[in-house]
Amino acid sequence: MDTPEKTTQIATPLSKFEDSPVFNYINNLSPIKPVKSVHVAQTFHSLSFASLPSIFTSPHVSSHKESRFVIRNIHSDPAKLEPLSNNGNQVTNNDGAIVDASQHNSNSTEVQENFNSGVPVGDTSVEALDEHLNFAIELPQTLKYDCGSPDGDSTPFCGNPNDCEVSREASSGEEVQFQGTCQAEQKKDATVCDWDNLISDAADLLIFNSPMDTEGYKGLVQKSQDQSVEFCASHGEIHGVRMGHPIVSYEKDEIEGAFTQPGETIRAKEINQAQGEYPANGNANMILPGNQSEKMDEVEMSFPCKVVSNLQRGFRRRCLDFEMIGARRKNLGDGSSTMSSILQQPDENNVTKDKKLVSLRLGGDSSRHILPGIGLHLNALALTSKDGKKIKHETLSSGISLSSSTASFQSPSNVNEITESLTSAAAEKDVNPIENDFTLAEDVPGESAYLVNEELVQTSPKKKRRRLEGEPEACKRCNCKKSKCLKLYCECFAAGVYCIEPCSCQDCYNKPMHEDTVLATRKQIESRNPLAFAPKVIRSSESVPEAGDDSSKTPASARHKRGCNCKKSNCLKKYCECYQGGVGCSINCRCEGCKNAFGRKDGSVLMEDLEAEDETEAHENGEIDRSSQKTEIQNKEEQNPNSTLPTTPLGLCRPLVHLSLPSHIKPPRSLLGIGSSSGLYAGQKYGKPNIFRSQAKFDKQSEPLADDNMPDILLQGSYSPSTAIKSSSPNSKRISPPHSNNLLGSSPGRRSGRKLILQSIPSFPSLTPQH
DNA sequence: GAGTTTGAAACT
DNA sequence: CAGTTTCAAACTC
Repeated sequence: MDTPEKTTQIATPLSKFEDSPVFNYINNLSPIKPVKSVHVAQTFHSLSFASLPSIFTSPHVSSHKESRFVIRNIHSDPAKLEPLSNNGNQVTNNDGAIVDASQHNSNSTEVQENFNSGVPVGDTSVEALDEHLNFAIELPQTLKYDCGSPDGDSTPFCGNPNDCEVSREASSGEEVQFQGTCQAEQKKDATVCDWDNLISDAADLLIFNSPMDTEGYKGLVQKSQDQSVEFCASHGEIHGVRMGHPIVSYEKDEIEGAFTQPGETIRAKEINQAQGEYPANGNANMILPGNQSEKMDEVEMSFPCKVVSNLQRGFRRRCLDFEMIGARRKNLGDGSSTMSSILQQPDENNVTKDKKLVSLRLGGDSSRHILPGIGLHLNALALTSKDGKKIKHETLSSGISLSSSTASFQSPSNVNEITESLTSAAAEKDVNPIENDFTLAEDVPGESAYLVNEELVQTSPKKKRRRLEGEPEACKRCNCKKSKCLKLYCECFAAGVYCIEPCSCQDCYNKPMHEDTVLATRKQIESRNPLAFAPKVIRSSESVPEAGDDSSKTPASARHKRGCNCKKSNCLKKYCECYQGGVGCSINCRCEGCKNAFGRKDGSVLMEDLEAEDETEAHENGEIDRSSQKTEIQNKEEQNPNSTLPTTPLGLCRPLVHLSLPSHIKPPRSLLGIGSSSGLYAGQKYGKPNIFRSQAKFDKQSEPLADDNMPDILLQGSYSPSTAIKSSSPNSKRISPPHSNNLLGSSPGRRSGRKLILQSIPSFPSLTPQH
């Protein structure tokens, strides 16, 4: 139902990307074609809590960074490929890589290889059933993703011994990546890494819901989403898979080339074989050309699905279908997803499917329903939280709750471990909106995952808003009284999710019961504004450039879609959508007296307190002292001991939000966990990437801005896409806005900003090949 | 919890 | 497209 809308929404963003050379490049690379896109889409939705908005925007996400994802997708594709295989030639045409995978195992598409590379060779995966193989593959990737500390054991994730092995190996692979040496063989290390990875992954998941994320940090996000989906499909087994997804995506993003090693190729082949075995999946193959990342997810998902019973498959497909629809549409239009395709109205069939999906899902939970399109995530999450395990099975299709789902599937012990790992990861990494969730999980070790989700969902009305602030969007609850929750005033509706019990809305029509009405209303709104349901905060192409660097991080440029129009809040309160989204104001903003801590309209970032005061004056006078803004931020950051990342609000890194935001100022929802805004995610995303990648890589242009602490953050921010964006870092603003020039002149950041943009695009393509 | 403020969304 | 109204979140008390 919604899916069509999503597609449209997504499409628009995608179109941009599509136009970009990078996008084209990715498309070419990815074997996955739009065919299965649906599955993927769902996964994304389900996974991303915050992402909901992102979901809408997802198209953006997919855009650049997708290349890596694409790889993954390829990887996954094989599993799903059946359909692809069927399509065979067509696929190849669109995506050479994919085709290879499906048709030519030996060839094991290049892309796939890349995916697999991360994994220590299909070792375990190969041994395992084809399905297992698929999972194994994914797992390794996931592990790779976060090379972080190997605290956790991969085992918990693994539903099957085989999987566990795989995950371990995969973890090793991750370590390798981080270390720079690809020694997949180190299983022990891998285990450690696995935990870290898991954690990171979890964090990522939490953080990145939006498709957008997938690109940059997308990997993370996608992983999360994918994971959720996977879990839904398969229970215990899936765990490993999920983790794998995130990792995989990560690898793609950051490591991409690194892992493409012989082993990888093998896996790809294996995968292909497996696919052949599981032709039933066929449908799963849907991969949106536009969203390669999604494709990746789908593919991965498909694997689990295969493993799972046919019924499960059905669920997955349904889930996927939502997004898939968009993909299909894209496919229909062209092999490549284009705006037009997205914009195209959803096929009735698709729509019906979506509806069906919804209804099915709903059957599981009466309370929450996910709108077909965008909002699936939230609802799904909610469902999972409440119903807990039950929901999982039923809602699995939705793939909603990441943690929860995982927990349910996994053994209790595993769950705890996972949750812990996640939490730890979140803490370490920066924080994503998700962190909150993780923390909750920590509180309840046993059922952490469920609890976490539940908490988010179930919070009392009072908590609602607070949660919203700190919590992921999934927690959203509206309080509409006159809009019937059928207007964008309604956060739930705007997020593409049905209202749920916690909502205090009156005369609410945003419920499954009124699905038709909801859909019709959405269409109307979209007709007026195709991007109405798109994420308000979108990553700019800027992130792309970074991708070239290979750091997933890049980000940078998250911006509010339309910009704010603040008059009195100085963009320092949540009234400001930019601030709420954790992104700096941009040229598009028409705000007055902008003091957005994440980045002023002028482009100035926080310089320093000293200047800030003066700036405030100056700002009032002239409006802008970029430096002054920066100073504010910095001050805040400084205040936070933790704030290693003082600068960026988004927090590039962990401390992100909190740190970035002034003590007195609460971090915007998005920052906290909402992932809805892509920007936030980006920031979070970056966080990991940042960590991984040496900030130093990039020029320290930003340094001047940062003080002692700031420099790090700034550096990260400037370098990392996310940071750059949120963090007021000069770079981000500089880049995007024309004002940047001034800034540039003043601060070193400008280079980074511009470079990022320019580099990103070109680099992107290069990256895949390079690694 | 009630009331106010704010700015986006919707309307004209 | 601009101005106004409506709306609900964010905020304050």
